[in-house]
Amino acid sequence: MNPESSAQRNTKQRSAVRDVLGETEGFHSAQDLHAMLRDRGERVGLTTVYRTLQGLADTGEVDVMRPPGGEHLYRRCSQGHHHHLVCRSCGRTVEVLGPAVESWAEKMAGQHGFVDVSHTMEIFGTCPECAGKG
Amino acid sequence: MNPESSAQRNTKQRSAVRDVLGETEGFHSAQDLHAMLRDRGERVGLTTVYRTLQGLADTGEVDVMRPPGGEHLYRRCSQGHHHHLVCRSCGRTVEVLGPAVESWAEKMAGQHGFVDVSHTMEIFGTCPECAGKG
DNA sequence: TGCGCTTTTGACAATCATTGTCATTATCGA
DNA sequence: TCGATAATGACAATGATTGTCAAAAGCGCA
Repeated sequence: MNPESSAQRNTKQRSAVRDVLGETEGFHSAQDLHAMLRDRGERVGLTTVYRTLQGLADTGEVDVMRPPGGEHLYRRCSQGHHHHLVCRSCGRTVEVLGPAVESWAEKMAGQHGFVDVSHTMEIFGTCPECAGKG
Repeated sequence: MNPESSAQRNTKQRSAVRDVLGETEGFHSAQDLHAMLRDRGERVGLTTVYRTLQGLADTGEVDVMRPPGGEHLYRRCSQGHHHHLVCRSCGRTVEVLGPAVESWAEKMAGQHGFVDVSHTMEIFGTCPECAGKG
């Protein structure tokens, strides 16, 4: 009932999830992370992993990407708003900033009277490595 | 085996799906479209609707959007590349062109040596109507 | 126009990520 | 330390999408 309290408790499971995210590169699915945790000997339920990730996504601590493939992918990213350039072959990811895009989106929305604006954007391509091997 | 032949046959089911898409506004899920078709008296299987939509999406005849909600949404749009400004309350959609965004995405990808680049972008907000009612 | 090869269809089952449930457990403030 | 309450986790449920495969069209060709 008290929307301000947001009584987030510090549990070892939550820390565990945060840790794995901090120590891995690139995007991983919830199921991936769950497997990694089990490999580490951490005993965390899959349901908890999902909920923890949702929570972290809500607070902006992790980024979520929903690629055409299907599963949601999570990654610990720099805090500010940014976008991702993803290699569709090897999955390598580069964070890119696009102030121009941000303001463009805002302007477009504004022109049509839309408020409370957010946007999503992903760029897909083939990275130099993979293109070379191709 | 022959990638050029693309022997697309003209079936009444395919036309039916195309027709509904042509006569409705906004985005609709595959299940929506399936229901509409049944209401019209067209007898089209759900599986077929899915496959037809995929085909149309491949040829660029329809646009696909994958909102956080879950279902894929399909819409008959103008042919060229464009993006969507979607009201998250009523679903109203505005097509927006963003040459700046296109070139920005290309440039970013180029800077990192990525090739064969594509991107996705959606803008979400609350439209004037819904904001007024709020 | 009729024939046959091939694609397409469609009912149904299967898949699979994600969410709901709820009794048990752990956390945090007093 | 204690008690209220949020968090956990095993499991079931959900629900969209995809796979399957026999039956039914389309299309090219004679």
